[in-house]
Amino acid sequence: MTPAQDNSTPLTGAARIGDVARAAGVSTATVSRTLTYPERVRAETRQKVLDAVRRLDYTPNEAARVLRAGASRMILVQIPHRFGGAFFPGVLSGIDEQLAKHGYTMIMGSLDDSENKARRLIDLVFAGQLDGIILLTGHVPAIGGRSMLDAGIPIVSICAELRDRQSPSVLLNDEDCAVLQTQHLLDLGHRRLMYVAGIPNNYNEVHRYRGFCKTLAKAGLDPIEAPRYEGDYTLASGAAAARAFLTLKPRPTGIVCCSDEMAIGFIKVITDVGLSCPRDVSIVGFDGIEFADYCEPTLTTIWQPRAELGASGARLLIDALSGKPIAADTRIMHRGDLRVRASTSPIW
Amino acid sequence: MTPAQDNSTPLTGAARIGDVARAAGVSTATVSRTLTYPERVRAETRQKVLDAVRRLDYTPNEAARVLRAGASRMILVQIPHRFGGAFFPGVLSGIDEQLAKHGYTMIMGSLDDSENKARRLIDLVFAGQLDGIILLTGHVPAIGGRSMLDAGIPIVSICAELRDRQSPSVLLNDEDCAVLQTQHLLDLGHRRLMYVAGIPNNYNEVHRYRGFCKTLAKAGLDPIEAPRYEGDYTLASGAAAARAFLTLKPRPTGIVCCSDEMAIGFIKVITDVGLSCPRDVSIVGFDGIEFADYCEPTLTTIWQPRAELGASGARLLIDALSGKPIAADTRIMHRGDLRVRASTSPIW
DNA sequence: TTGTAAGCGTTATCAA
DNA sequence: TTGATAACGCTTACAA
Repeated sequence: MTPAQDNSTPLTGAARIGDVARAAGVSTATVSRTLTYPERVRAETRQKVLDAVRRLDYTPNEAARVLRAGASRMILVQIPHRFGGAFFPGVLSGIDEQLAKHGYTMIMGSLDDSENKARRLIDLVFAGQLDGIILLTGHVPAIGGRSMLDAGIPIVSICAELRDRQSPSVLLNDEDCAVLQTQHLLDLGHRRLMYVAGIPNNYNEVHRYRGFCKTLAKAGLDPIEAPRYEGDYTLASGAAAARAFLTLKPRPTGIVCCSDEMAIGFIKVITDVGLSCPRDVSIVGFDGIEFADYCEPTLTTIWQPRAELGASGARLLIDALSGKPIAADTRIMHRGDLRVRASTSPIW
Repeated sequence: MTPAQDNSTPLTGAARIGDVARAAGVSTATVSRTLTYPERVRAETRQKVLDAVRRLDYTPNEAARVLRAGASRMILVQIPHRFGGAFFPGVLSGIDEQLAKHGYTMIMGSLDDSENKARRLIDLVFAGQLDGIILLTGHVPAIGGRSMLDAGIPIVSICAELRDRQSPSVLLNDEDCAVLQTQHLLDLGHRRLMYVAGIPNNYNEVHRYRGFCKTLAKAGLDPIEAPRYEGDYTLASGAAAARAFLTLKPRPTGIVCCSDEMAIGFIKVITDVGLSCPRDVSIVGFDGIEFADYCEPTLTTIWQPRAELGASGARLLIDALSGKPIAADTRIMHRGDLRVRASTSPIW
């Protein structure tokens, strides 16, 4: 008998539970118990097992565990294309941190919108390989009539609401935030406002536009007369909005944007043609991305608690997975703040 | 016998392979074959099976498949903290698109650096739940002496090289790119240059600084005399670099930055104190992020083929997983281009 | 071409 | 407290 008796490990690959059992002189059941419910095993036995585990560098096979336990501890996080943008990474960090803390792993969906990927993800969902879904978009993948929603696993939405169905959601008070944006410009004396929208029919979009219109109406202005440009949150669409703006007569003096990127793209274009922000045009962004503090001028914007939005969504899902009853109409609201910087000023 | 005979599906959850077999009047083996090797089954039988599959909405259980087949088709992509930045999402898109095309799913590591998460990921790797690893960072998670590198699954690095070990890598010609940056400033007549570094000892960093020094030396300038500020790629560290710059006498007139974010942060600070870019200082960035075209002034920078870098890395890994022999010293080089914009100009 | 049956590695039930 | 053993749902020799 050699001092170092590693011979119990088969040459082919990693140690299995049987190897550990043999090395520790116990049954596989005891090994499993030691690892899952240490308190149900006598301290002495436990020590033997743990020693063997360490000696053999044993890690339980996850597939077998999932198969037997019926839970994978994997969560799908479905994000829109806007991923490239500066907003979502913050939300994802919040989600990821919470999930990791509770032993879950995140799988990201929809970096692009390829059918391949959607199909694979739907398969994984129906294959029982995913325990839950977090949606950061109202658009839910469905192929051949099979929608992720029908897999019967818990779903939580963040910054979005499903169209046809209810699901617990974490939301920003978008409407109030748009009121803050709009009122800020009105307070500075602006009367001709323009609205640079995000993607139409988005949850965010609908609520923000409502806030914009409401605030104008309250000030005795007709929202219908306020020019509205349909952007898609990107720098490029903000630039396009600005080019549309330049053709308007008379030109608005205050711009409400649905993302910081659009605001920055907007500023770039008007600056290039010799206009000045905020001298000629005041602009309010939305999101509070880091660049907002580094562009010229710095951006007045609505700051969103990105990590918090993600974290509460993740916690909600984890609760649901732990069997806690979560009503489908649960709504957790977070608040955005107006942060006044240099891109807005009183009208001349 | 009712026309719609769904009774074969048990009340408890989803259909299993046995249900399909029963519904189609064949054995489970035939169902499995039909799904995996359709050509090995008689067309007529195949049709019966596929009909049953559709009728029962059957999706094979992934855990069972993984357990049996020994491959999960899941890939871990390990990214640095710099994730929040604008550079990585482009690389990730490239990776994700390729992986999806080949039926692989991406799991993202290290959004933050929590020990929880690292532990879970290392477990998954050793638990055989991950088929391969793509590293976008030289830093490989290891806890308690157990490193991901030792799990015996294929690893590919992108924009990085491992410290202690070789692995196939996809790289940018960083040194050449730094030469382009530096030479561009020299060509414009700048003689006092400053170098704003990324995180020290990074693969990128080492090569870029080498290119910087080499180019100065070739022009008869002493690299040692060029101020060097150690940043971390972020906007904030670019701003800090600028504050350091402001204390220098005489001040450099040309700045070589290792990221666009740092360049933009730098410009912000010097603009705020009344200096002008490029009139007083010329600045070259690195990465070619989208914001580089929207800041003021637009940024002269090195454009990196982000999606391509990701895609080749993914393809390399997929090849390795398909059993293709990939030498550990494989190096796939991509080229960055100098894109001249408005942040650099001839010295007065 | 199809069916039978033996695993894949774990966990949970039941008995000892 | 521990051990034997039957699942979990699928794939794949091997046999028919």
